Amino acid sequence: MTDTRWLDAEEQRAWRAYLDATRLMIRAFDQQLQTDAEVSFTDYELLVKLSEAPGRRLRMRDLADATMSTRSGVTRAVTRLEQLGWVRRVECEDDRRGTHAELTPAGLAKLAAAAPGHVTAVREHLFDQLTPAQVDHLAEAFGQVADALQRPRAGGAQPEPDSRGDGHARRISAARAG
Amino acid sequence: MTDTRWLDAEEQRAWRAYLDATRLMIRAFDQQLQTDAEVSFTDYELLVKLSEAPGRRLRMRDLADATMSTRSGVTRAVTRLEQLGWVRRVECEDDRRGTHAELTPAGLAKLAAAAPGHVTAVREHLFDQLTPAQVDHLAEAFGQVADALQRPRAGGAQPEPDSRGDGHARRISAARAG
DNA sequence: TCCCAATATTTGCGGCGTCAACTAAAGTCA
DNA sequence: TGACTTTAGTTGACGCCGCAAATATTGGGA
Repeated sequence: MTDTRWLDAEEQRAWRAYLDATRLMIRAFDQQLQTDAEVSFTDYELLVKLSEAPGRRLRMRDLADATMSTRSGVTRAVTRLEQLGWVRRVECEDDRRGTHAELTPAGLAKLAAAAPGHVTAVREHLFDQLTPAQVDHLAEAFGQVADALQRPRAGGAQPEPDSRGDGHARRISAARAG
Repeated sequence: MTDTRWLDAEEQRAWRAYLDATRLMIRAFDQQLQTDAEVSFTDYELLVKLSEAPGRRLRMRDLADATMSTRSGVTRAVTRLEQLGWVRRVECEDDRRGTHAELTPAGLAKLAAAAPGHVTAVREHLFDQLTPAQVDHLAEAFGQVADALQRPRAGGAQPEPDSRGDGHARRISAARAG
């Protein structure tokens, strides 16, 4: 183990600004959605992902990948949303282990009702503060960061033997493009 | 209410990349700290803020402001850390309502032990993915976003009369500079 | 000094998230 | 086909968080 490379002044500044802004934004969006539409930010995003999927349905695992969440997190979220009538579970035809989460008409209506206020808040707190060039920079930078985190790290520490070979990364990329 | 200004393609790209990267990073940092040092990310940051404060102590409210958290959140966090022996509560001399949270030597030691691994992870997942120019852009952009969120919005909706006049904004700025 | 609005902190309640363990169903291979 | 591994989804235990209400002080007039 070599000596730690500490953050320099500019990195510190970036890191703290990022963390501060993120906490403030997430809380602001959560509150806005909660008070104006009675949905949590997490649930809202889950509804968005379903609304964009073909047939407005997604397998639980794909929903987890699409929302950058965990399987258990999605299980609980879908249970919540199912009880609210905004999502329903549909068994897989070809794989008896699988379950689809499908957006109901009520769920779509809820999403349509919540979207304008949410987008307005995102614009107000984030995009109205940035120039178009800054938006480009942001997309580029975080695209790189997200990709690196989804890819089994190259010269990394000491994880499994090597690659995983299955369709995991491919599935995630497909979801992120959607 | 005017029509909603939806996000254009580039804004969508930026927004999703940001959210995805953020979720993945936060989870990665939480796991790293938890497994390597048995501290949560939140608690780690709280310890950092205390370590940087004069006398290694901060009033609860200032700790809340510094961590972009809520008062109740800080109360619970400090209770946790107090039980672990890393922080202790000290009553205010001049204001009997007030309580200081003070980092103990054990807390400082824990922080020193956890820091290298954490900084290494932050570097790996974030800064190693970015050019110095991107780091500058990021600091600038999120600095603007965080400032806007901390400032009572100018032409905003219908909040309190106008300014608040007290030392709130000043206190936050001081903390963010530290 | 007495009354009342503001501030500091805590706590009851409930939402939401993760990990690890568990069940069920595929897939693999001899 | 039978044994073993992998994958999908769920759940139990537990931790963290925030709001709103409660408690204790403070500060500012009347």
